Amino acid sequence: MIQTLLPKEVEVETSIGDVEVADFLENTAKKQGHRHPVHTVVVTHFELARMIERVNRRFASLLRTEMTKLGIEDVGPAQAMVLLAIGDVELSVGELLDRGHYVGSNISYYLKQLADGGYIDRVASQRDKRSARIRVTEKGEKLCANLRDAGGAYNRVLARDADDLRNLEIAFQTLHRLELVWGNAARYGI
Amino acid sequence: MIQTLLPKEVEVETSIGDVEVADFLENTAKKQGHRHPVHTVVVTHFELARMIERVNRRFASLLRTEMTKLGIEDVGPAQAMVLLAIGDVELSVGELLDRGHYVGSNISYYLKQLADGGYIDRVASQRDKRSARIRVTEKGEKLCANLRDAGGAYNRVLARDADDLRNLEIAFQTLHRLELVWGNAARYGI
DNA sequence: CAACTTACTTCAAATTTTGAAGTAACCTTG
DNA sequence: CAAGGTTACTTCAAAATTTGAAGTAAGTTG
Repeated sequence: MIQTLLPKEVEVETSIGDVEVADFLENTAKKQGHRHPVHTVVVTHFELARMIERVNRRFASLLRTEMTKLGIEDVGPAQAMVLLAIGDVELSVGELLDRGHYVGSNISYYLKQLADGGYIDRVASQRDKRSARIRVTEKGEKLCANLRDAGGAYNRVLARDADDLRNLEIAFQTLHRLELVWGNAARYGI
Repeated sequence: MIQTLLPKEVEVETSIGDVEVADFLENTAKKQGHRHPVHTVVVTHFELARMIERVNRRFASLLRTEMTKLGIEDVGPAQAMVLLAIGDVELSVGELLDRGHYVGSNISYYLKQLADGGYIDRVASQRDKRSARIRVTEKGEKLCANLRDAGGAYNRVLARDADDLRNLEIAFQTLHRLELVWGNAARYGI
C-alpha cells in the first residue's frame, strides 16, 4: 500500500491569497479535520523540503524586521539565531556546533561579531585551554528577551488550543526525524 | 491553561549520537507514542524556527552532495530548488515568486543561470509581452528526475507506515500555517 | 497621449556560507 | 620527555546567496 502511494506526487495548494490571519486559522482548523486527518495527500521529501525552505525564508525576514524595530544594527538575524541557540547556559564552540549543525568557521565568524557587539563573552576553559567557553552577556540576554517578547504574540496565535499544541509538537518531532535521517544520510550515505 | 503553559520553555533534547538510521527510527517510533502523543513538552516559536533552520541546512547540504554525485557543476542547490518549484507546468516569473516567496531580483538571477545552463526556456508571453513564460527543458526535467530518484530512498525511510504518513502530513500542514502566520505578520504586523 | 502601474531585469553591495590553511593546546607512544 | 598525531578552534579568501535600488519595456487609465 505504501509502495503504491509513494511514487505518486500530488500537487499541493500552497498559494496564499490576501486572507487575514484570523480567517485563515478558522479555515484550516476546519478543513484539516484536526482529530482525524484524512489522507488524501501524500507529502514527499521534496515538497517538505521546499516548504521548509519557504518557511525558513519567512522567519528570517520576520526576525530581520523585528530586529530593525529594536534598532539592532550591528548583528543580523543569523547571528541572533546563534544567540538564541546558546541560550542561558555556558557552552563550548563545539557544543554549539552540534546544536545547530553549523560549520565551524561559520560559527567562529558569527561569534566574533557577537563578541564585538558585546552580546557574548568568551573565556578560555581552565581545564582545556583550547576550548573557548561561550556565555551570553546581559546585553545579549536583553536582546533575546526582547525577541522572545515579540515572539509571544506568534505563540499565542499559533498555539491556541490543545490540538494546535499537539500539531506543533508532531511537526517538531517530525522535523527532528528529518534532521536525523538527512544528517545520517549525509554521513553514511543512507 | 494555555496561558500558563505557553511562556514556559522546556529544553528539548536535540543532540544526536552516532546512531544508525534504522536504530533511530525504531526508537522514535516507540518513544513518541504515535497514536497518542504525550504533551510533556511545549514547542515554542523559536524552537520551531531553529529546528527549521537546522533541517533546512541539512537538506541543502544533502542536495549539494546529490548534485555533486550527478556531476552538476553549473548550478547550485538553490537553483535546483527553483527548478523543482517550477515543476512540469509553464508559468510566469510572478507565479514562481508566489510559489516560493522569493524576492524578484533573486529569482531573476537564478532563472538566468538556469537558462544559461539550458535547464529552462524563457518565452515572452503572447498576450502580455512583459511576462516571461518559464518552462523546464528536457535537460532540466532530467535533473529533476535524477534528484527525485535519489529522493525516493528518503521517502521510503521517512514514510514507512500510515502513522508516518499522517505525521508528515501534519508537519506539512503545520508548516504551511507557520508560513501564513509569519507571512501575514510581515505584511500586516500580526 | 501623459502618467501610472505591472512584470520583470540589472547591477552593486551586503550577508551568509564554504573550504583550505593556520595556531595552539592536548594526548599518545616510543 | 619529545616527536607525531589529534582536537578545538580561528583566520582568511573566495564563492554562493540575498537584498535593495534603479532601470526598462509593456500594459492601463484618465
